[in-house]
Amino acid sequence: MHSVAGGVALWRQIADAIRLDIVGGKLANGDRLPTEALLAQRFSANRHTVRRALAVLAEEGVVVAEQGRGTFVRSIRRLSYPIGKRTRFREGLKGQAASLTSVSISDRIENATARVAVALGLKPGAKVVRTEGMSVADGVPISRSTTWLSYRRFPDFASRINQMGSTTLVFGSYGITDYSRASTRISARHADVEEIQSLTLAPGAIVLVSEAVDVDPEGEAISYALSRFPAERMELVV
Amino acid sequence: MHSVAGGVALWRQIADAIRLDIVGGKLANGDRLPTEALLAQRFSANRHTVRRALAVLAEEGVVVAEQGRGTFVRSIRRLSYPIGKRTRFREGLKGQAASLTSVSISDRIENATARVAVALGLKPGAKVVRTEGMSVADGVPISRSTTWLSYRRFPDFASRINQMGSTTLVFGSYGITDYSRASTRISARHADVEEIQSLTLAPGAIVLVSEAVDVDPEGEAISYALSRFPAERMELVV
DNA sequence: CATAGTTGTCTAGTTTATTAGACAAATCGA
DNA sequence: TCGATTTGTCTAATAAACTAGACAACTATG
Repeated sequence: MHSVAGGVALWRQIADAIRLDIVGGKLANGDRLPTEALLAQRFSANRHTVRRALAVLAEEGVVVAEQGRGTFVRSIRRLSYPIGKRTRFREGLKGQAASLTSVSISDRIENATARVAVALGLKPGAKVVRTEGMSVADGVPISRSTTWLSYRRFPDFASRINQMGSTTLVFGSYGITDYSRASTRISARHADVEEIQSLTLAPGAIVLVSEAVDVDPEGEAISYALSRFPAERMELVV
Repeated sequence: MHSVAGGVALWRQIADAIRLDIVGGKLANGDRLPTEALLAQRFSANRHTVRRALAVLAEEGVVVAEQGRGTFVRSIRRLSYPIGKRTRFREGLKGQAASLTSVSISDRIENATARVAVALGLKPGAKVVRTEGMSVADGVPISRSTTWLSYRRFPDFASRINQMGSTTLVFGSYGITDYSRASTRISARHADVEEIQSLTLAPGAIVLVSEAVDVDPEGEAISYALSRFPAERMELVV
């Protein structure tokens, strides 16, 4: 009779709550968590259920249990991605991670859906380049993105991004020395199967979804990107 | 063997996925959903499991089933809350809802935590006013927020917000004719128990969390607000 | 009005989630 | 070293989730 639950297992709710205490700053790095008995009391759950939650967190590397001593916070941090008029992914994360690599997973030419066409100011069905990519900071996947661009204007965007790695550089190679963010829509949802795999998330994890349109200095839309960030690893700062 | 699941029941994942198709625009207002048999196939689930997901969506008012005919999208829309330098909650939602009411739930004086103190530029432990509030658009709860302000500067903020209803008005009554947004941090997580109740969410629902600091024209921080928006009803636009 | 297609209901069986209790193993301090 | 505290492991019972199959009820169409 966990009137609260409903399709989400108690152990997962508990794991989420504890993780939140950690990323939210209530529990600092080497802190000892409350004992399993206390946690069980706090969540009105059985100790075994709490143990399952802790096991998940241990597997994620968020906590470490030591028999006889207790369970300890192991470290976790969230990267902050600043969003503004001049949003640059790599620059924005500079200094927050030792390594930051972006890889292009796949690309193809397709016809613009209504949504993509509106965003890019094209006719529905117009040819667009679609590239799938992801970024990894210090070995941890932090974003998974899908980008659409006009095929007419950027016919070989895909091959260039493969070589150069950075969107800013590729735009430069097309003569666009500067560009800016026209709009960003932010929403959130559960990660889907593909995202759970590619971002190495626990099933049921939450992703922040940003839907961004970049424009050149003339105000012409040049790219429409749909990026997914694991909410437990990233936050967006406006 | 739903190797994908993990703490989140299949019926809930299916309900979430279908709801996403609807709010995401893949399914329009009066559209007929695929048959239960097809959905079962698509999600590799039993028809009964799909039926449970549809039952949830029907209870939410998102779909309506009609025996012999099919199941239909009933309507759903997401409000867009624009965030910028001059962010005003009520103005931002103008035109998107027929009615918009904000209520103050409770308030109290407390000592600033480290986080609150930093945000407001106060000494840790300084006296702050804390108010809990929520907003309802067309009868549907769309936000639940906690706001902290310096007690020294706004000693009876609480009673004024109760009378006036709008933050902008209360600031005006303190002689602050204009104010602007210094920063907004956006993250996402599962709704907690209190939020599920106050926002009338389904258990396991996702909330967008915005952490905002407003400043007066002199650049002095005047308020620190932590707002939670149901991700299924709201999106944030930068 | 017969038929194909769709949602609604019922029974039954398996797997997963949760609770419950007992005890072992490790740690720490008196 | 003893005893209290804490995590680790095992068994067992109940509730919720999921699958399976069959058939009823309703709708639209030719």
